[in-house]
Amino acid sequence: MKNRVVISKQGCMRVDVTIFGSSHILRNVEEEALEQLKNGACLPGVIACCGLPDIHSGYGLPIGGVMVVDAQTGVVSPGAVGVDINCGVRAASVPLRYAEVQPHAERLLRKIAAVVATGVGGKTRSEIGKVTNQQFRRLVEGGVPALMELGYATPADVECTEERGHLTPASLDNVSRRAVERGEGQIGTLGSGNHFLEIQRVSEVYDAETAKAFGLELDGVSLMIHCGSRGFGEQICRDHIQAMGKTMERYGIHPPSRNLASVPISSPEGRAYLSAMACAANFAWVNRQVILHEVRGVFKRELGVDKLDLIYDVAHNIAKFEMYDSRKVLVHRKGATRAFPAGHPDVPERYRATGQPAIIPGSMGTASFIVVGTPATMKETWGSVNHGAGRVMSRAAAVGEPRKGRPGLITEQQFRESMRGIAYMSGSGENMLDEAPAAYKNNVEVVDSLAEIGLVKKIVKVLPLAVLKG
DNA sequence: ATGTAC
Repeated sequence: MKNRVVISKQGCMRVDVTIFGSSHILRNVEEEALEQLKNGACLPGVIACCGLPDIHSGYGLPIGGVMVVDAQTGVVSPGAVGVDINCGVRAASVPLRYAEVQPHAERLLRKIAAVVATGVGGKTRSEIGKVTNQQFRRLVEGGVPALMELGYATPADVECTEERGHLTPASLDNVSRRAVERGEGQIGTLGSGNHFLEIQRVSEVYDAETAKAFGLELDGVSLMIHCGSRGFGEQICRDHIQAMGKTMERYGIHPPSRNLASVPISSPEGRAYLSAMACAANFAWVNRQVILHEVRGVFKRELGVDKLDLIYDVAHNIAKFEMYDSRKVLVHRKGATRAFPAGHPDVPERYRATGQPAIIPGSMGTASFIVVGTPATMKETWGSVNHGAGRVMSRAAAVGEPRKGRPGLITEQQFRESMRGIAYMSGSGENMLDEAPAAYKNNVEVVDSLAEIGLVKKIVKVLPLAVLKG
């Protein structure tokens, strides 16, 4: 079969595993990522496990992995969601032409960096950072609708966010004090690693009608924000993996890797994780919404533009209950983006005829895509597409390990050349070599490997004008 | 991803 490989059941695997990608991508899949995917196929109640073309090794399940379990008989696994719960991307349209924004790219970038904190441990610069304990609880339990009451979101923002920016049942009672302490000052912060905020030029339109429905046209301008739940989500993930590690044997669950700690979905520990995960998911949606709110302020002050419409906000590290042929399942998406096609009842009204916009960012300096899923996407990948380009080398390999006298594979010069013509800034002051385009796969090849077999329909390609890195 | 090692 074109652009996919099937690994038949073996050992403890309960289902076959499929990995999607061009033959070039498939030839280069890391052994470790493959093992991790096969481990996912061993968990109780699993009914499908697949890898997307951005697959690379992660903690527990690989990044670019989808693990589907039966909602009645299956388990929930924090390692199959990821450390950064509801890491995700939102895209907005800017009502200006590329030529009108380009001369201001540097200045916009500086102004945005002044209001959006970046880097590990970054603390909020938004007024929202001063929320009381009670308001924090309301925000993480209520998500973007609760944030709307504070004036940081519009009804359209709510409508254009996956799950309307509000996952249930979210109770802070299932969240440790430590997680709250870490999260309190981090609403409206970008974080680090591959997180970014980017102003982009629409460089190619594949489907003008759908692009128009998304508020985009050739040589128009878009904005993308990629970040997650910061220390709050990380702490929640760790807390619950630890709790599950102690109790999963009681349920007779012995995952092939401790990093895939899991418990029955309906067990007290499973319900507690899903509730805490919902808090982290809501935190991340609120986080991205606050950042968009702050960026709207910058565009208003600097260019007199006050209408940056949210196109859509997708989660790419999350577990969700969904229906497939009247069967209720829990879909773990780790570095995988939901891409429900036209007609799906969970797609907001305004996108019911086009399909939900799915956002696939590239590495810094390279193309990102907005795509839609198809009926085949529902059947083959459980409504999922890749979440980005995917790494081709570890951060350590890119930067090198001076202590061991090992040089990095990416040079400063190579990095600068790959960023020519793009305004960029690192919030954390790092050299960003580990984020260089050459440390990632070619996003065009990655997306095309799904497009060629009808699992995505490309709508637009965008190129960076200005990038704020975490 | 991450107060970059509980």
